[in-house]
Amino acid sequence: MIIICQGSNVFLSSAAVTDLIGSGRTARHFNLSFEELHMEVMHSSQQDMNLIDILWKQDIDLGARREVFDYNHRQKEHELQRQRELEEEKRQDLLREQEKALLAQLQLDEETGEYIPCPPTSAPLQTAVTPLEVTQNVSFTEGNGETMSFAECLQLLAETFPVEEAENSSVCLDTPAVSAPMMPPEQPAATPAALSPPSPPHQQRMVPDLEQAWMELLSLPELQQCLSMQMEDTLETTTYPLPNSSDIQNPNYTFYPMADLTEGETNNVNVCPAEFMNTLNGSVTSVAPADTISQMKAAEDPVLNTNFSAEHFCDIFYPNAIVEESSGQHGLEGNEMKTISDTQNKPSFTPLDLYSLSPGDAFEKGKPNVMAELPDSDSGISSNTSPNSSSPGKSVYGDGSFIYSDSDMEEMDQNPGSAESDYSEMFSINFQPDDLLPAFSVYSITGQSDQLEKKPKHLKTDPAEESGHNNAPFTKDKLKKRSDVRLSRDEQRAKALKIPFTVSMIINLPVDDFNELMSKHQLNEAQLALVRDIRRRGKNKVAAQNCRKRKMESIVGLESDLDSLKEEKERLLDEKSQNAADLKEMKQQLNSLYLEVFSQLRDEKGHSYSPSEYSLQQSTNGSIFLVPRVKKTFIKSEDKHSSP
DNA sequence: GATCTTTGTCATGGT
DNA sequence: ACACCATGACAAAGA
Repeated sequence: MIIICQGSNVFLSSAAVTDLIGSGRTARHFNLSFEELHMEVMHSSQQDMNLIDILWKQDIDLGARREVFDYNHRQKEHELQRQRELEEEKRQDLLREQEKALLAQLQLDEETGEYIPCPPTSAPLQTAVTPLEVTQNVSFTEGNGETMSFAECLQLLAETFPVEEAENSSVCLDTPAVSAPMMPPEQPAATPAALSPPSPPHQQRMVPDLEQAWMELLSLPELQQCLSMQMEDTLETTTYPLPNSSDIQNPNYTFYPMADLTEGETNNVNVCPAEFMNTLNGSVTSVAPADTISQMKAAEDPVLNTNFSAEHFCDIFYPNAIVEESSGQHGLEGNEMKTISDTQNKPSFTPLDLYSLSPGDAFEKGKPNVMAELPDSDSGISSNTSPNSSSPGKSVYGDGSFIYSDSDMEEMDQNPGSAESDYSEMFSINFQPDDLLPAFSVYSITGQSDQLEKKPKHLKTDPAEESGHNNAPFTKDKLKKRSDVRLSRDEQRAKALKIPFTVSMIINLPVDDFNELMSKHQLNEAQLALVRDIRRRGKNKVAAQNCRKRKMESIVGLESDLDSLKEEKERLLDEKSQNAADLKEMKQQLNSLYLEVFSQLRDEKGHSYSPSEYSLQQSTNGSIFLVPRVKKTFIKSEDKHSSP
């Protein structure tokens, strides 16, 4: 109930009236005439309107769009959304039909219960497709006909393959030459699955087959090439090409494994296979026994050192899976977090490895030494010297020995021809700051789930986009440009001061982990100040976004309240007019009844009483008296004269 | 060029 | 005391 007090006046708001009505009482119970009630309702509505209008204006000042409050606008949006849902449904129906068609080409193996290809499978194209179809024999029959997410398919693949392998199913990928090199890098050199008892057998059998099926599934030439190269690597060295200690100690060595991704397909070789393997491991992990996982972690398997990147890679190809896992594996997150922080100080995983996940580093492979000091030089379009690197004034940022003030950055920002614009554009295309988060999401973070869920949609980078020549996607990202610029500023600052963590980490790590991270690295004053600034800004940015969101929701809520109040008012007005009509009718009936009673009254002589001279009055005990009107008016007039 | 919108940031107060 | 959050106010950039 809302009661608005103004001076000595007390107004019941419409809601208050609603409460009164809702409680079964009417205005008559409160000695309120309808007119009075109406006036108050009108008045209070006006009050509400004024208040809401003030709020409205405030929020319009703050950027709230008027159409947000427009009911018609929202209705249109709702219809659009429904249309989209219909389209999605149609699409899924189509997919289901395709699945049925696929199944029709398969034959049910009565022994294994698996679907195997029909006998005439001579066409090479068919054989290439067969493993995929076979591996999905379960997944296509499950899920109630719903199309399954890629992560679910993978999980089913993982669950399906060990059985097939154990039974020597004819449909399994019968390429030992493939299986051996496909072994995860953490396994002993060239150890066939049957010869490596210490490793989890589940994983050993599954991964190679999964991998190939996955390769078929994706049919990505890059991935295939990537895999084949890894096979060669593994056959030759039988070790995963992790950076060795000499590489790390080499100042020219770049700790940016992902950097190769942007430099052409062939460069994927250095990174893709291992992470691909880990990607598969990641999917296996989701179905592997928990103790297996813990054993893997406890053994400090080399793969742990690459899990970080691997998950990132996994995230690229399994955005949904990561989202699901991130929501469903909180128990693991803590372990991961500790694992990461533990591994940070290990020789094979220097702090710079973490930093390597920062977007700018993807372009720094060519000049690893210089880049850390030239935050703007990674254009992503050309490998030539960046505009910034040609600017002597900018190179001083790499000093790392002075305080990097905001004004410095503003100076940089205000130079339209400077590298900042290139930098921001580059970020729009390749350096989505959100791209950092998937990698980060592996070992964090609670409380930022909404942010994390938004990430995967930015992960699919068009090859044309990556080339930096496509303008269309860039225009799509224009809205994000500013945030990119801002993040890139922080990235630049962090880079300039050689801060060994990503901005995402700085912002999103829980305070304990953040402090632990800080304590593990010897940061100077400037670095500490910058890190805390970045964290404060990042958190405040999110807070501001939440605040605005809440404000909008509150405005929308108030608007709906207003709508319902208006409806209530309409209803009350209708009820009021109805009651007035009823009252009028009752009065007429009462009058006619009164006259009828009067007409039947007779005095001692049998004469009727005149209604103008007499009236009927009821006493408190229920008896009725016939009172002469003259006397009554006389008394009343006497009262009137005496009362003042 | 004026105006509006969006977004990031700072200051401040509350928890 | 400190970290975090919420929010008003302001500024910058884009539409």
